[in-house]
Amino acid sequence: MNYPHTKIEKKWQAFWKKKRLYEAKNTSTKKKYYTLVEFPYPSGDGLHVGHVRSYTALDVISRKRRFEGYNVIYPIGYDSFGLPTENYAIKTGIAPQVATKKNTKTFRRQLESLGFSFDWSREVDTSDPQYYRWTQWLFLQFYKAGLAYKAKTLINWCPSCRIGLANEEATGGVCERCGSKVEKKEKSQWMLKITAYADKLLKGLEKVDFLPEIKTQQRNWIGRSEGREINFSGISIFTTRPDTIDCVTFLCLAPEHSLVQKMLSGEVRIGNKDVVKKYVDEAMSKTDRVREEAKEKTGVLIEDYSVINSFNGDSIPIYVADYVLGHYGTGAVMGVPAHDLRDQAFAGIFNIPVKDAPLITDEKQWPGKKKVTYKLRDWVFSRQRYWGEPIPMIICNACGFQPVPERDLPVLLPKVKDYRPREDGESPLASLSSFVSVKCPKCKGKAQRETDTMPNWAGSSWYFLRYLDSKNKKAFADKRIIKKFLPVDWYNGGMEHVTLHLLYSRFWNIFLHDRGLVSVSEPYKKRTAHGLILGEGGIKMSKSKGNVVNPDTLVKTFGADALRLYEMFIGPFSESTPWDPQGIVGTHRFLNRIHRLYVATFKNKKGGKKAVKKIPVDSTLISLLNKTIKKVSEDIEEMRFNTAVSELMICFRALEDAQASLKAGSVLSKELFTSFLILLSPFSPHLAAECWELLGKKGLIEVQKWPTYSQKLIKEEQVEIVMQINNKVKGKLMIPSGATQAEVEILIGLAPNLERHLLGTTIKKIIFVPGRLINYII
RNA sequence: GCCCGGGUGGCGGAAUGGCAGACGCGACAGACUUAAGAUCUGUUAUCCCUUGGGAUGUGCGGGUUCAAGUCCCGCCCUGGGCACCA
Repeated sequence: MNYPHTKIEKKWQAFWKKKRLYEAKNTSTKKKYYTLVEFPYPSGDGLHVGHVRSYTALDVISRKRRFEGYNVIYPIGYDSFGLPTENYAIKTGIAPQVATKKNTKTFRRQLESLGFSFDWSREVDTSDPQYYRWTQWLFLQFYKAGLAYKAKTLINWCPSCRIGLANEEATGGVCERCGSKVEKKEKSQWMLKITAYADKLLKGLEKVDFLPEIKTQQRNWIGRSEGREINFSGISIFTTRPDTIDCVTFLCLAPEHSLVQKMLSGEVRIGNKDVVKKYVDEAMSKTDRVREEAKEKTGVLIEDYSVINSFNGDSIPIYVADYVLGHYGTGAVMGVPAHDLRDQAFAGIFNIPVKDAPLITDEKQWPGKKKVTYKLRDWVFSRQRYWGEPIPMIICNACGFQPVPERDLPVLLPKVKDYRPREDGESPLASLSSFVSVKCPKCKGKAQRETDTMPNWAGSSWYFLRYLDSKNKKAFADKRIIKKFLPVDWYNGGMEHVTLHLLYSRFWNIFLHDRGLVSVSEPYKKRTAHGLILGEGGIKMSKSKGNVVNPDTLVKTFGADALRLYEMFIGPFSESTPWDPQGIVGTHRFLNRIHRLYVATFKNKKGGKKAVKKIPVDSTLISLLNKTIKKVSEDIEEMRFNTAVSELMICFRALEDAQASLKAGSVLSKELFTSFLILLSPFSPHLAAECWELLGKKGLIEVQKWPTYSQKLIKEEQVEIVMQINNKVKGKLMIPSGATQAEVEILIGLAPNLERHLLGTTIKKIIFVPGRLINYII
């Protein structure tokens, strides 16, 4: 018989909601704890079992913290601007506002059905004007600080559809919609100067507790390199190896390099302009990725043009090569085939000589000036799309760019008939004269609104701040509340967000801290990452493959508690795992057994009514309970949820067996039953609350204290150790814990079936590991 | 190509340098049942002789160590990211 999970879960969810049990208090005197998960994009597909995995994980941590006496804030919201909803609107004509509302409603219902202890009173939605009003306001702060500027960039352009494409829509250099070859088109775009914060973003990593691989990814992404900028007859190159200056045999320029452009325009004369032009045109049509991935390096020698290495007077030939990227360093490199593998490969193809002179170890002899470069590039902040926050700027022919006055925010996203970008590549907003025509805020003359919108990353760059004060109409969040709750104590999200979202949101927060608007510079104290849940067979879940697992069906059939418990049990939290449709059966059976035991033992035996015999409890059971408390407590902190669940199963099996061995009417010490339930409740809170009620104790389980263990009680009197001969296991024996090597040797001497292995042998060496093994080398 | 992960039974996985395979799924056998299901009990890495034992075994090739899934070196395969997907 299955326990009535639907009834139980609905009952407790309604109870928690009514009691507002999980709302964080701004005025609480308890110590605060801020747990954060990456909020979902409310797609039409509904909640993914991957969301359930990471949201359950931090729900477990949030619930444990409440047992430990913290004022926990665990908020949720929706990151609702983005391409999929816009594409859906283009396809179906359904307004993104309408689709988002519908999808959000579904997500909210699904999240509620899983019993997460979110503080629903702080819910945010990035496409709500009351939210994006402040996203726009924050953009203006960047603008006013000189960190938002316009620059020309290259975008992906489909000449057939006549629209700009996201990289994702242009994979393999082909338009996702029509299959045409994607071209590059120059476009003037708003940029955010994240590079100005490169050093602060690097430095900040030193004081936060992020997983090591996350720090490494961010450090490498920022890519700080110290080196020298060296001049070769007017061509400036950047190198991290100035000590190899005596071994330079060629120079390479990126196709984008200004000197190359001058050569093509005829401003600088070279011998083979046509050949170079053909190469450059081809290179410019490729993406950086394609250029880097090319198996064989390509390039062209520039004829009748060379430079001098002023260090040794060598004459150096110059090539254009697309493995040199225009936006890194100076867009030009020196080639040292003797000391660099890529240069060696290039030299091999073009028969460039290799020169192996001694390295110049004395820094004073190095030419050029010290220079620091970064791989990090400024953030392209414009999209010529509909479904995003309008950038709050006005262009006046007389006054230039003018920010929209703060009192006029939000700049509302207007309704349009056609969501497609225009044929000239502009956002559909550009066709709405009622939106575009405005007065210049400065001269009151005729002016136009900016029609670009912000990228999806904008709203998610500061949502953790808005949660703290989501209804504030006067500021993005009240300073005192920010001070009370920041930093986020524990942030979990996907590895796939580590270099973009995580870096962007750190950048915004550090900027706001510099402006005196938030209390700490680093927003996240600790950051961890979950692995993906894949479809059966390890392939990604997707609608087109038809392997999407719907949480609704699982909640209905097995219950939210069984789903939560299974997702914690499925495998190591940080690693990807395939979904096993049979797996949830195991945790469901486990919960059934728990419910059965508590009902059988406590139903209609209200505490106090009937004298319950005190049953002396076996010391091994007490030891196991203490061990379980220790293991579950530690495993949760280390996110080893799978082994925590396993330990709960082991502990429960022993409890079940011990209770079953008693005479009818007798009950084991209640401490076993209460502690077990508290340990279970972060994972499967509904069933734990229900069973707690059966115990007939006063007070809710939710307000209990997390159980503690005693190391003394864990320690067992006897331990089993292994006897090895030449590293092969020959037998096992029970010894008193803490026995010495001499004592163990005596015990072996007394055990004929062990001692026989040693008869007639010469012992060369004995290795003794206390409590583990004794190894005889004979 | 560059940066960051991962590779252990039929499957998901466990294992402070110290008994490889905990826990769960599946499978097989038994109990209960008129039967099925549910539930409970037992077995379950592979190979070989079959009381009991022996050999092999953690992607591949080397190395360190009394002892390696774990540490070191070199490969192979695979997942995530690469700046306009979120």
